[in-house]
Amino acid sequence: MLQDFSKELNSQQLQVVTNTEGPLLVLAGAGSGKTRSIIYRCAYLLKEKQVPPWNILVVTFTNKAARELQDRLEALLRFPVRSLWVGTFHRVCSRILRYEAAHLPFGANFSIYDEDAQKSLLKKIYKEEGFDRQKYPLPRVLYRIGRYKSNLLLPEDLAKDSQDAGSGRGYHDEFESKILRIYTLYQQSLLLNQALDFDDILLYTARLLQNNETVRSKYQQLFRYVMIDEYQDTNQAQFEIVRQIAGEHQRVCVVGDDDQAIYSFRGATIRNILEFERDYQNVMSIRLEQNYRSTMSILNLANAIIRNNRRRHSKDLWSDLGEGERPQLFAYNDENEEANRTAELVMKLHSEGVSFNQMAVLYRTNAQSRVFEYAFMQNKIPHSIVGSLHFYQRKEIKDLLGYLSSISNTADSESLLRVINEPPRGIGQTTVNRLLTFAAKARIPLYQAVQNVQAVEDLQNASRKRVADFAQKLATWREMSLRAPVLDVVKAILDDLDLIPQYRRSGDPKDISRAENLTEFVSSVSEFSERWVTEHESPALLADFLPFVALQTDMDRVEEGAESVRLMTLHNAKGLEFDCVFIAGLEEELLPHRMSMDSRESIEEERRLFYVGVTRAKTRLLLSYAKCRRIYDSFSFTRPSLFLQELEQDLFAGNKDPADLARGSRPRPRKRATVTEKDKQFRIGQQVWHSEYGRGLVLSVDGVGPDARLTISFDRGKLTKIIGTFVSTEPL
DNA sequence: GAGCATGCCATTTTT
DNA sequence: TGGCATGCTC
Repeated sequence: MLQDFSKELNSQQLQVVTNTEGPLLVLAGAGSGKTRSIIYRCAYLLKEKQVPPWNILVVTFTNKAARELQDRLEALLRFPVRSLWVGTFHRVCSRILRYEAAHLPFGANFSIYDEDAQKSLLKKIYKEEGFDRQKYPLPRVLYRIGRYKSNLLLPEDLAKDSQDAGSGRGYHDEFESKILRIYTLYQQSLLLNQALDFDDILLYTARLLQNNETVRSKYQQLFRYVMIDEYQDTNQAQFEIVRQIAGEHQRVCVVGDDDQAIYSFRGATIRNILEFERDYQNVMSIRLEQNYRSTMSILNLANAIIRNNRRRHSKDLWSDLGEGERPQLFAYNDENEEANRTAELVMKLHSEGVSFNQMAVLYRTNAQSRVFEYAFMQNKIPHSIVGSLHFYQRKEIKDLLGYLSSISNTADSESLLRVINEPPRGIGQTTVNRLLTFAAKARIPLYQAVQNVQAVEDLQNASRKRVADFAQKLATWREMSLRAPVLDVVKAILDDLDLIPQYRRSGDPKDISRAENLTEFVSSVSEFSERWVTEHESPALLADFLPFVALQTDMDRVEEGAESVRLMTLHNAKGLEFDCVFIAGLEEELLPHRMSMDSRESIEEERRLFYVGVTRAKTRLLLSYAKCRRIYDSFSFTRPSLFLQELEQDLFAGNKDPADLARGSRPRPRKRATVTEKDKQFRIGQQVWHSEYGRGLVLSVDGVGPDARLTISFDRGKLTKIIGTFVSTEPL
C-alpha cells in the first residue's frame, strides 16, 4: 500500500498522509494537491491503520467538496465508504445537534432559517417593539448578531458583560444596548419557533461540547481522527468545536493556505491558521509548495500579486509544467465592450479546441454577471451562472419548503405564516391575526391554533371553514410524512395545491419558470431519495430530507460535466480549476471593492481574492478592466486596480496598449473628471458630443449643470442615461 | 380580502 | 436599475 502511495505522491504529500498520530499543520499552496493528500490520508487510515470509517471526521468547506472527496476516495479504494464523517461544519454539527437534542432547548426536528427568514423575524420584532429600521438597519444588526454568535456569545453573556462594565452611558452605549435587546428578542423568537440560524448550528454545538462532559467525551472517542480543510477560513466557533473534539487526543490535521483566506466578512479569522502551532502541542508542519496546476507564467504573476501582502507565511509557488503563455491584460472602454470581447475570446479559444467547461469568467460582484450573460446569449455561447440567483431563495421553492417545515416542525409558526395563504385560499390578514391572538393567549404555536380553529372566537363562519379545510390538509400531509417517503409527500402537496399546473397556465414567463423550478425541485428530491436508499437501505423520509436541503446551496447544484462556460464570483471559484480563466473588472473600487478599502487588512483580503482567481488558471489567464463602467443608472470613469498597478509589466504578454495602464496609474481625479468645462447647462433638444458614442441629442434633463442626469439619443443609435460631465457641449 | 400601482429603497462576498 | 413594501381601489 505505502509503496503504491509513494509513486503517486511527492515526499511532502507522503508526510501528510503518514503522520497521523499528532497535530499536523499543512500549509498547502494553491494547486499543490492538498485534496489529493487528504484523500490518500483517509485511505491510509482506513487500509493501513485499519481505522473504522466512522472514527474519521473530515470537514470540508462546501458540500460539493465533501461529495467529491467521498467519490474520489471510493474510486481510489474501489469500495464504498459509507459511514465516514465527511461534510461541512454546518452539516456535521446539525447532525450532532439532532442526535443530542435531549440536551438542548430545541427538538431534533428544528428548522434552519436562512438570511431571509432571519430578516423577516427581525422585521416582526421591530414592529412589535417599535424599533426604527433607519436607526438599526437590518443588515447591520444581523451582521452584529452573527459576529456575536461566531464568537460564541449569547445575549445572556453580553448582558453579564455590560453589567460588569457598569451602567452604560451616551449614545454609543444606547446603540449597543438596543442591539442587545434586539438580539435577546431575536433569540427568543428563534427558540419559540424551534429554529436555528446558520450561526446557531455552530454556536450550540460548540457550547454543548464545552458544557456537557458526557457528550464531549462521546465525540472525542467517536472522532479519533480529525481533518479540517480550508482551515484559514474557520471562525472562532469552528475553532472551538475542533478544539473540544481533538484537543485531548490531538490527532488533528488542519489544511489550509493563509494566502487564500477570503471569508473574514463572515467572521473567519486568519489567526486560526497562523497560530495553530501555539494552540496545539508539538505540531508538525508541512509545506506543499509545488503546484501541479498552472504554468510558471501564471504562477509568477500569482507570486508577484501576493508578495504585496504583509501578514502571511511567505511562500512561493513553483511548477514544472513549463513557462507557458504569459497572462494577457485587456483594457476596454466599458463593461459592455468587456463582455463582448470576452465572448469573442471565448469563441476563439473554443475554435482552438478548448472546451467550454474548461473556461470560466470570474468577477468580484454578482451584479457584473448580467452583461456577460447577455453577451454570451447573443453569441449563443453555452454558459451557466453559478450562485447569482439562488435556487433555494426563489419564492416558489421557499413556499414549498415552508410547507415542508410547517408539517415537520409544528412549532415553526414563521414557516406556517409564510404559506397559510399562499396560494391564496381566503385566509386573509384579519383571520390570521385572530388566529395569532388565540395562539398567543393559549401559548401554543400557530399550527395548533389552526388545528383548533373551532375554539377561536370572532371568526366568520366562512373563514372558519377555510381554516378548518387547510388544517385538515396540513394534518393529512403531516400524518403521511411520518411514514411515507418524502418524494410522495412532496408530490402530494404539489398535487393538492395544484401549483405546477397553475403556474404553467398563467402564461407569464416568470410563472412558467416557477413551474419549471418546482419540477426541478421534485427531481432533486427524487435524486436525494435514490442516494438515501442505497446508503441506508430504507426510504428517505421528510425528516431525513429537510436537514439536507436546508444546508444545500446553489454551488452544489452545478452539473459537473455540463459543456458550458462557468460565470461566477471570485469567492465561488475557490477550490476550482479551469484551463482558461478570465478575471474581469480589475478596477479600483471593484477589486478592491469600495466597501473593503478602509483598512490594510481588508485590502489584503481583496488581494487574496485576486490571488485565488489567478491561481484557478491552468494554462491561460486573461485579465481585463473597463475604463468606464455603469453603476445603477450612471456612468463613472474608473482607474485600473491597485493590484495591477503594483505589478511589473513584463509579467504580462505583449500588451496591445501598455500605455493604458501607465496612464491609469498616474494620479487622476477619482470620478467624472475628463470633461473640464465648468457651468455646463443642458436643455432638451440640445446637441452634445461623447468621446465614444459621438454626436447625440438631449431628450431629457434632470437636474442642473454638469451633474444633471441626461437622456441622450446618439446618432449611432445608442439611447442612454448619462451624467452631464461625461458629454461635451461642443464637437470633440 | 385580493390585486394593482406607485413610490421608495438599497445596491460585497455566503455556509 | 429593479425588487419590495405600502397604500389604494374594486
